[in-house]
Amino acid sequence: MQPTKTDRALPLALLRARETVMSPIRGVLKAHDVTDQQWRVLRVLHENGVMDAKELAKSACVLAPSLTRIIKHLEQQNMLTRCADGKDGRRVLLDILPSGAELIESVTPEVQVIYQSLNDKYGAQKMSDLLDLLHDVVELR
Amino acid sequence: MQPTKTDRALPLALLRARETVMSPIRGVLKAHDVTDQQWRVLRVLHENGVMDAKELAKSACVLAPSLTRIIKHLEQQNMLTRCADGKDGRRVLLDILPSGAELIESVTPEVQVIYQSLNDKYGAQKMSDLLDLLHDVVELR
DNA sequence: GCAAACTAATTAATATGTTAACTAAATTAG
DNA sequence: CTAATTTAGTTAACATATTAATTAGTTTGC
Repeated sequence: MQPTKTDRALPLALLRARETVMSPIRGVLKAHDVTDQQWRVLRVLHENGVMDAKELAKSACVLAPSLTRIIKHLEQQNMLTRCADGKDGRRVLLDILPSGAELIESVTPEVQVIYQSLNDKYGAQKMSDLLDLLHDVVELR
Repeated sequence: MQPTKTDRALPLALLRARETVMSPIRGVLKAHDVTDQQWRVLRVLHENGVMDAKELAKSACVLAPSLTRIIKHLEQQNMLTRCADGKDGRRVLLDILPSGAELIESVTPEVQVIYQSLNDKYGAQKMSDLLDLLHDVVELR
């Protein structure tokens, strides 16, 4: 049995597309000394407010062990707070701090320029269709 | 300026979709003691025949330093060969070996079952549309 | 021809991915 | 209520991602 041609294999296609999109964004994030995982964690926290570690890990698409390290790092930079849940001693509650919000405020305009350029070149309707199709993939989980 | 909502941000959407698709496949690869990066490298080599390291890295979506280590590992397992290009002493030419091809032969049927199930649940037409849209994203590069 | 600029690959250093093992807390079975 | 099970989070170990620096070979400019 022959494997699917690599350009029609979904995992690789997703990876190649992501690499294309992330490539210019990484430059912006690097200029602000933030990795893209840290950026995802902060954005999700900024959007949702207080979350426990498990929710955050799932939403930001990082694994628990990675999140532990990322939290430690962002905590040292006063980007977020970490405290035990009073009702469930196992859980850790996380919230973004002003420094974290400021980072998002300063990085967002630069990232939006890139998104906008991508949107213009690719087409707004196609982009919307693509996002819908990607959303449906996740729904299969 | 507010950042794009995380469920409409393309990089995260691509990541979440990829995570959904790869999750069951990782189990199969793990059972055969191969990481997904090693799997990508072998598949691309199997599909294209002899390639130099740069082409291979780009096609398999791995960075050059990672590829160096992956090659070292796969070479020790006699999955591929590595030899200097006679015309250009800097280049390294890579080719898959029978052991590597056999690995692909044995893993492919199991992976195809997962792909097929995904295709059935998701819809063949939608899958085709999605792959086309992803291909167009890469074309923007 | 030869030095400067460039290119391919590797090595190094730090951060994250991935799985497994472990700890502590909470839930459930009896 | 207590023991077994489950769950959240951390730690550990190895593999990979990412960027920078390095090495070796090639090409270009003069």
